[in-house]
Amino acid sequence: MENRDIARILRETAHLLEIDGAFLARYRSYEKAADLIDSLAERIEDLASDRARLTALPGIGDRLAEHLQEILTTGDYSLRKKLLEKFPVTVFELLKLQSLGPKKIAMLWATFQAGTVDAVEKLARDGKLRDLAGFGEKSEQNILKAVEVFKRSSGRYLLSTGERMAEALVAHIRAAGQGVAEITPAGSLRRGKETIGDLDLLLTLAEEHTSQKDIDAISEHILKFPGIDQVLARGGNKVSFLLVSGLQVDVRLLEAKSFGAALMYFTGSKEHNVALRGRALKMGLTLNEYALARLGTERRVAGRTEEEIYEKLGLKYIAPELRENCGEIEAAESGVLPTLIERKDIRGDLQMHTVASDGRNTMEEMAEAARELGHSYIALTDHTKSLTIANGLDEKRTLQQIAKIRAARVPGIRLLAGMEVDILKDGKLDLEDEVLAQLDVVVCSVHSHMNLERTPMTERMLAAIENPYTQIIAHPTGRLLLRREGFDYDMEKILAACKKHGVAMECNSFDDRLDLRDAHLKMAKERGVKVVISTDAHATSHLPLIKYGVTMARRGWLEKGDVLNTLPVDKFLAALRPKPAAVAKKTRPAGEAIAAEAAASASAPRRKQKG
DNA sequence: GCCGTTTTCGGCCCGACTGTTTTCAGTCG
Repeated sequence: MENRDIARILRETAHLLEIDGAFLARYRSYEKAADLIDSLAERIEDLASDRARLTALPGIGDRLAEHLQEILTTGDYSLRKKLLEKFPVTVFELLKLQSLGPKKIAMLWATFQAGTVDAVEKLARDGKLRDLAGFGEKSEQNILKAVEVFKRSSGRYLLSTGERMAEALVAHIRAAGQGVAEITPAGSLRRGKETIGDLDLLLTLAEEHTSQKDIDAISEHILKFPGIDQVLARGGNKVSFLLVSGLQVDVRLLEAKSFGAALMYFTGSKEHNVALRGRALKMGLTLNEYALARLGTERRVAGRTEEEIYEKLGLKYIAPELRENCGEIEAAESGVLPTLIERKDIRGDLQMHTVASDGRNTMEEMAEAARELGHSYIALTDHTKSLTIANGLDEKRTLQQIAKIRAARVPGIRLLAGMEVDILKDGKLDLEDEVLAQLDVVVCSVHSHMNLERTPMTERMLAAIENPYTQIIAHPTGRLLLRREGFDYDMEKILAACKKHGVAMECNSFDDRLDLRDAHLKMAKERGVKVVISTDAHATSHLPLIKYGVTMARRGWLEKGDVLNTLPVDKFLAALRPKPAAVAKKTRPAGEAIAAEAAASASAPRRKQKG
């Protein structure tokens, strides 16, 4: 059992307890345990036999250790089961509705036995909710709006969810033995789309293992995958099933000679395929999931690999991330496809949090983990004071943090002093200029007043970009995938301002943000705005998420040269927007002592660092 | 439910906004 599965069970318990009216601290302890387990590098399953090691974890006491051991042996545990006798599992869906929280959900259940989105929607439509204490006509309208958002986004899954599931399935199918020749995910997962609707896996059998008996055996093996909820189809070409999560999986059995054609067909996009088939027809060819062939004679021209099909169509190979029929075929024809950025091009990570604000690890732990990933520099960017919930830093603490970063010594990696500075409602930044001037990297982002109208939101962002200290705008649209739309503002104006002032846009790699999105990244590139790919990690275990940022950047047609953190650290710092020198020299009277201390630490002898 | 003491129990990241009330509960981040 994986940590995230355990975390999910604990988080669900916390929700149920909350709905059940448990006091805050009790359900918070389950949430905290879930957060901890989610961010843990080591597997709970490996610790479980040792009770002392479990209870040594912060936030895990005797009771939770007991729960964990029960979960690991039975897959569930009594507390959650008991709560699920009181409430239907569907209440978790209701929690996803904006404006509905545990208290109101409890009331809906107690009053109407309404525990599903559909039931609540009907009550709102019929005007039955307005008479409940704490509800009114406006609440009904808000609920209906939330239901609409919910229905639009349900049935889709984060790219990371799809990838994890695909990896598990591939490993399971490979374990079937030597009969399996190739097994590859296709579909929107292979194209790196931010969310996926279902999972397509393509499978070929080794030549000596293609009898009906072999096919039956592999199908049987596939259906032993744990977590299958319902088998939808099982034939000679395809095995389809639903996972417990609701995700549909199609495994397609193919002949090796058709693997390339099928991979292309099932990778899509549909629009890309349609355009390719049209192109084939004009060349006297026909393209389907089995082969590229001569029109009429059906003589095969290509099919074993994607590369040979593109070649026979007179095209350079098109990376899956670009296959959206958004100009990639024309570019492949004229040989001007971008050389897409790759994970190995990334040399640093420019947004992460530490225990100073709401991160779970120290700066040294983050640095060591980043170095293990191959980074040669990182910026430590904790939150600023207006984000009180995250224990944001004020000017004084920021100066102390800068001094601490400059004094830190982690061999093989350079630590840059940064902050994720809040952009306030009026576009002002959440730290004094004198303090901003001392940072190596000023990352700015919005965490409040997210529902401003388009005009004031645009003005706010423009004000932030015009601030001479702003260097990077982080998670620029604030969207949360499957949960919250991005801010409403004029992206054209914002990008124009970024270009004018030399401000870089972040491509946030966190799997439920992926912000900027692919289309906006392409816009940024076309307008000459530089991009920084960062994780926004709140724990060392989040640092590998950088790969999703790279995937998004590839979907945005970005090349190495478009992304600042592909540069070595000195060139990276030189490429950032220069901060005003005049103010940087000033010392703020109030913070003088600390500033002096910070300066002293900065000039102290340091171990030679790679960079 | 966990933690750290005050070693037997009290405190637990908290402020803003919304829609409901007419002073506040619930939701959100």
